Amino acid sequence: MLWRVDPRDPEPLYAQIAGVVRRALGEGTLHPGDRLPSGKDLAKSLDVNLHTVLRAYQELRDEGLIELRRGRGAVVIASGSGVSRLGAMVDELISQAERLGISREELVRMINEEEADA
Amino acid sequence: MLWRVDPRDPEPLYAQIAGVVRRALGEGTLHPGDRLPSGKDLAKSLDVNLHTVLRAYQELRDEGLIELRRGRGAVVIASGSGVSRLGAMVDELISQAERLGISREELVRMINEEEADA
DNA sequence: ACCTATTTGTCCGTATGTATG
DNA sequence: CCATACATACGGACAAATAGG
Repeated sequence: MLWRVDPRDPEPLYAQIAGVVRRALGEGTLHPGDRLPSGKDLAKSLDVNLHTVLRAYQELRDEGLIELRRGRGAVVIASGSGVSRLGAMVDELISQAERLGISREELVRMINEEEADA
Repeated sequence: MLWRVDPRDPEPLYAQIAGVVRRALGEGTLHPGDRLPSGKDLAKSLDVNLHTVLRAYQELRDEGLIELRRGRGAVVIASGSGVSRLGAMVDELISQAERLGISREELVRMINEEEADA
């Protein structure tokens, strides 16, 4: 897997780990359906704690890049610029709007009123 | 503060904590500018670990409900900030969609077809 | 300018729970 | 039933930012 992280880098380790996975997705060395190493294995190979890896994985899951399930591991569900990521963003947007008491009609209006290059 | 969580509830403790804060915001017992108890204090009063409280706070921060800064604590964000954050999310979404060659009409359809609960 | 206390951020380790295969 | 793998929670340690004296 030859991934590396640097403990002296001011960027947090979990962010570095998420970064190398994102890069692998972008470069095409990871494809939809591929399984990422188990947290335990990757932690050992990077010489970091299991939690640090799992935190990185959860970040990637929140971004809609991987699916994370107990007993199964982490599976790539989209490329870095995929449509399912857009779906995740739509979900987040809707949740946020609901928290603010903003209806979908208003949300749609916001989108349509946004300038093309904005 | 009289907040309570239940360790036997299947809902994770950090989610319960985030929930009671959200409810306090919704009920108007917390207002923009108000400072939440420090993680240490709330952890003690709820009889949970400090990290559990901080995880709840970070979730609320990710939702745009509070601002979280070292040394200062957790402060309820002004409602206007929440809306402007929503605007930023809309911009991101539009950019991402354009990158994928997805039209705004299609974006709007995605939003309207999303399940109501999210 | 300095020092100290406070508070969140990260990381480690351990234990236990839960879903999957 | 058993092994694997993520999820949650606890605890401890140290770092970094902030606030106040």
